[in-house]
Amino acid sequence: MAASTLTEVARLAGVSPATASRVLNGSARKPGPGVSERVRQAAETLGYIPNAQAQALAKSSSGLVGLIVHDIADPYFSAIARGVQEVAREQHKMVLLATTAGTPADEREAVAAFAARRADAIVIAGSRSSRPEDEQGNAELAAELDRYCRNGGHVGVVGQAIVGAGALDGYHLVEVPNEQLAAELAGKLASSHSRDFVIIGGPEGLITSDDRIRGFQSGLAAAGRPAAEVLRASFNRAGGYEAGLVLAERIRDARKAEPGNEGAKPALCIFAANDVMAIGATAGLRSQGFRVPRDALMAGFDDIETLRDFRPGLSTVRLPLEEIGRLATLSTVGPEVHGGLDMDHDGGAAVTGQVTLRRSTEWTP
Amino acid sequence: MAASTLTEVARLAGVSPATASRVLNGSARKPGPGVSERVRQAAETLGYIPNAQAQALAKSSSGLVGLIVHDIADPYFSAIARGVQEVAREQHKMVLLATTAGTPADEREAVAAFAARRADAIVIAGSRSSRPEDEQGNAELAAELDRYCRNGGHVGVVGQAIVGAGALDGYHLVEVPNEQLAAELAGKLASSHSRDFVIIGGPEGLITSDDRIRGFQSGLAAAGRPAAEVLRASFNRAGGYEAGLVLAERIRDARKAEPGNEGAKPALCIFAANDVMAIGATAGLRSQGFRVPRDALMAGFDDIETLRDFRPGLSTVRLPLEEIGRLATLSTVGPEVHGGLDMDHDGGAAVTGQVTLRRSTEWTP
DNA sequence: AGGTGCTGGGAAAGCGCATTCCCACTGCAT
DNA sequence: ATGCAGTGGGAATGCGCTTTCCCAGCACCT
Repeated sequence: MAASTLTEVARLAGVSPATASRVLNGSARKPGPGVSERVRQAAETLGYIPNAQAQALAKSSSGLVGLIVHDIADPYFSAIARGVQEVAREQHKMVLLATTAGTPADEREAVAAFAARRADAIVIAGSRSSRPEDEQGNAELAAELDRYCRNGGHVGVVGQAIVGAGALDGYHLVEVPNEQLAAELAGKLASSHSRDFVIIGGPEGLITSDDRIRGFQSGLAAAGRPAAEVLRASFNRAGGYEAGLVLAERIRDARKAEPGNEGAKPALCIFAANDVMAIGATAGLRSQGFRVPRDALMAGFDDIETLRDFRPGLSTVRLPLEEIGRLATLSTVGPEVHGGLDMDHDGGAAVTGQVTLRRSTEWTP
Repeated sequence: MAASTLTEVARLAGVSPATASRVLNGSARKPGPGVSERVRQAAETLGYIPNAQAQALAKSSSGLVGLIVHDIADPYFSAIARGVQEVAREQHKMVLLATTAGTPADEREAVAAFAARRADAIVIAGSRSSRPEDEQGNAELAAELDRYCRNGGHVGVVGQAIVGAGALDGYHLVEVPNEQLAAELAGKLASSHSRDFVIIGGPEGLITSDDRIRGFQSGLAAAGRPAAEVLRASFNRAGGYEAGLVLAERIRDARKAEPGNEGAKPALCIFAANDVMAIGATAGLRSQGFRVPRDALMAGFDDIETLRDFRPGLSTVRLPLEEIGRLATLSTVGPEVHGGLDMDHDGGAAVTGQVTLRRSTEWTP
């Protein structure tokens, strides 16, 4: 990694390093045109590339933004990542990626690594957990983040506030009305169907999942429906698949108990707490010979890009994922830059979603 | 970004900065247990986080690996990114992300940015272009990469060598037998179908696309079939969709010309140069009322994870994308680390794919 | 006892750059 | 002619850390 240095350029141009620095890396003071030209020429012939590390060290700002996701190959996260990347690019920053599978310990580590690199901002995209066994990990994560903020860092959080984090400025929240939207979805489904509802959720304590479940339940209640049973599984396709198998079993049993009912309306309307789980559940049902919406209705959440080509069209709640990534990143760069954005006083922002009904919840006899 | 420094820790522990450095950041020399404990204690109470920038500056190795993709939200790239991320993590490095939409100018810029950050390695995942209008851009990209390599950097390239790059060591290629696999796919399809073949390719000059097209054609030739017509579109879902519309028109015309033929076998077997194009093409056909495989057969390439839940099951060539990302990254970290891997003398590697036939190319009357 | 080889620790020199301070020089008013 | 602000450039310092070099102390040998 031995590239030519500013000093070498300066020497070749016959000027001092200070002058070379001034002309090459935008300073307030502009040296005279003759000198500038010589320096630029020298830099060109030497193939000079400024050492960003040294620059960062000297002016203590790294031009880095850290992004924490559970899994970069998950469409939900990669959509957000795209948004983050876009803004970073606009701001002439680079994004530093960390994937953590959602474990607080890994996230703490990632934050520490970002802090070590003196990242200007950190965006946390994954859902936080409030499980008791994660309490310790969460506390440590929160402490690490607090420290990072106290040292002047900015963190953009997607969805919900960090559990246990102090009320520092430095935290910027992009609010996602998960609960409200889930309630709305439940309301719409309840108004057009008289089925039993079942919810496939992530592990208990995963906040995004819990919010959506709570919202869905309250939506059902508002429609005068009994609370839905909640199946727990991991918050990804595999979890959905397993839950799908369980539900397939259940449908089979119901059919057996009522043999005359084969052609009847599907008995179940399933709400999965995110789209990839819904997709997994659909696959699980399918593996047992059951189809959506023929044998069960299905709805998800997020409207990931994958859904565009998923059959049957999956009812879901559309979230502007890319925009969420953009906003989370923008919120960290200081209020001066985001003109006319929907930012609240904290420099946080809120997005809105949209219930989107498709064929997976339509039953035509 | 003012965190506590090594010097402060050292002072608190009553030792010299040198000693503090030795105990906190793994050095060859291990200070005595008493001193170590004091230093560690001091670091703990101060919440010391080493400044990675300064470390990088001092030992000129940044612990960064740069990753260049066209679009992080594309399943192909995000799968590779996952592999890169995994290895980076194992090696205690961090991933620096850049998305470029495939334009050589952007990629040059990304390489320069990585070089500025003194990234230990750069992984280029996107396909290179050999179009005449990109020639200038490619040359500049190659120059930038050459310079990076000459300065001691390592670059891992997925798929095909960089056009115009020097024969420096520092380049490590993960070979993907696109051509051969496409030929194999063509052979299998030709042996079971007597349809006309059509190819949906990316823009002319996109090397991955061209390789696959060439391979498919030669596979057809080997099976005694005439060369397939090639439709050009952008190398993503949108491109596939457009091509799908064009082909729908064509099918419609053919049907009109031969009215009695409605229930006949589909006239076309379509090979799209990657899965997302195939998905797009399927959607395009569908929008015009045509189904796969009823009205046209369809095959893709890559076997992206999305296909798992795509109906009809898409015939494709399975590529170990995550592994490709892993290998590309591993190949850059020096031969000592990868024990027992399939590496060639250059520290490059080769992967193999597998033709995977699914329902999209089955026609049952 | 005097020398030898080791050990654990500190002092100091950078790594490449930004930036503050300082100096020489200019053009102008006094 | 003398003083002044203003300008274009250089010297020097420091960002936080690693690492080489050096030194004091010790156990060991002849």
